[in-house]
Formats: sequence, structure tokens, C-alpha cells
Amino acid sequence: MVCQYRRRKKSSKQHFPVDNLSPPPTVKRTNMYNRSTTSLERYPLAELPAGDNNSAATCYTTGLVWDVSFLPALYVPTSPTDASPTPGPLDLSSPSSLSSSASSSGEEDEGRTSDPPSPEPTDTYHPPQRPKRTGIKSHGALTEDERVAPVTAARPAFFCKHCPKEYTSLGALKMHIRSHTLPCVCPTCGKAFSRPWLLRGHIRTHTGERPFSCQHCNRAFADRSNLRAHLQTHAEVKKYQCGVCSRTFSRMSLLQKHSAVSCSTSSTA
DNA sequence: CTGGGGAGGGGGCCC
DNA sequence: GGGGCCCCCTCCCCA
Repeated sequence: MVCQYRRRKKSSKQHFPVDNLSPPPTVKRTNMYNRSTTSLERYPLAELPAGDNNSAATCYTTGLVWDVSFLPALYVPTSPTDASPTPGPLDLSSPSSLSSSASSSGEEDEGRTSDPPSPEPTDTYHPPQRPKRTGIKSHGALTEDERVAPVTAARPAFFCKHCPKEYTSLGALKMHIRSHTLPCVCPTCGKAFSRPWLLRGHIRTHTGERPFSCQHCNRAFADRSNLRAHLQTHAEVKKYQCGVCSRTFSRMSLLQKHSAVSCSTSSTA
């Protein structure tokens, strides 16, 4: 018995919610580590130059330069030509760590699952490009999943060996590594998840449980986020607003489509 | 084409 | 430090 799941791929979060009703996530998530780039990517569209949405995206991307600007403090170019997909930091401490089964020997999955049916992440993931670093000297006694770059006294960097992501705390890195090792396995269909609550939510798809109901229409949902999205349909003013025509949408994707089609000409003119 | 639901993922916060 | 939960987000599919 195989659960039929649609193939999903996570793309980079590069959209810009226009949240007129609540502070942008960047306000809420203030102090932690890796959210910075993502938060920057969520720069509200309405705050971007309204005359050129495409350029706005470009400008926004350019805005990442701000984020990148502090990276030299963290990154050490392992070589002047370190643009190759081969991640330098991974080579520093354990050249064979990549070839070894990191997920099976990592700190997370061992003993957590009997036999995760999901393919070994390290077998399939090919790190695209490790950002260049400054100050990487040596790695301490971490698991082979974890690499640390003692770059600055204030901000040590831990980064995942499975992907280019980096963290300033080991706990955050370990949390992230779970997304690679997927220690939580559905007993019904065998699908693996990174966190128990994700698994619980998935199990609801089997049981049909819908604990989250809309107070307006009594429609029930298995996922709170979906209920929240649904509540947007009841709202007169939706969460995402077009910076050009001020029309609001319940979903960012709808706003994007709208901006690309309806307001594209006016926004680019 | 638009709007909405379903499912899933990631990071942050709190305990 | 870890677990649980939350919020936000994305993608796919369908009406």
C-alpha cells in the first residue's frame, strides 16, 4: 500500500508577501540565525518600487547583497576559484564524509526509526554551491553532519554537510539536519518526515481527522495553516495586496499571478 | 484564468 | 539541548 503523494519540490522562498494587516515576519522573527536571508526575501512587495515589479524583484535580489555583505566575516574562500560545486568546508575535516552514509551515521536518525523507507539524502543530494567563507580554520569534535567555521568570535558558523545552509547554533543545525535524515516515518504508508508534528499532520490524511474548523462556515481542516488560509477567503481585505492597484488576495500565488498578468503592464510602465 | 483546498517543509519561540 | 507547537510559506491539484 503506497500513499500517493504529489511530487513537491521546495523552491527558494523568493516571494514577497504584502501584509497590510500584520507586521511582516521579519518584525516577528528578530533575533535568530538563518532566517535573515529568508526574511529579506520576504520583503513586502508594497514597499518595493511600484513602478517596476520585475525590477523590484531584481532590486530585491540585489538587496540580498546586504545580507551577503556580512558573509565575508563568516566565509573564507577555500580557494580563489572556489565556485565549483564541491563544498570546500566539507573537504576540510572529513573528505570521506560525503561518501559515507551520513544520514545513517548522523546524530538524528540512528535509533529513531527502524528503517526509513526514504532514500538516503546523501545519496541523492548534490550540494549546489557552498558559499565562500572567510575564517574557516578547523572543525571541532562534531558529528560528520556538522561542520563549524570558527570565523569570528561573535558568530561561529555551523553548516550542514548535506546542503549549503549555515547556522550560528548547533541546535539549529541539528534541527535542520532532520530535514535530511527524516526520522519520523508514517506507520501507514512509510513516508518519512523531519518532525513528529509533521508526521502527525500527515497521519490525519489517513484518519481523516480535521481538528481545525472555520468559525464562519464550519468547514474543517486537518491543518491549521490551511484553516488560516481558508479564513482569508472570509476576509474582506485579503492578506496580500497588489502594490499597483491595491487589490488584495488571499494567497501570495494569486497576487503573483495578478501582478504578472493584470498589473504587469502598469507595473512595468 | 482565478480562487481555494490539501499536503508538506522550514525556521522561530516557548517550555 | 530537545521537543512541541506555531507561523509562514510553497507547490500541486481541482472546481
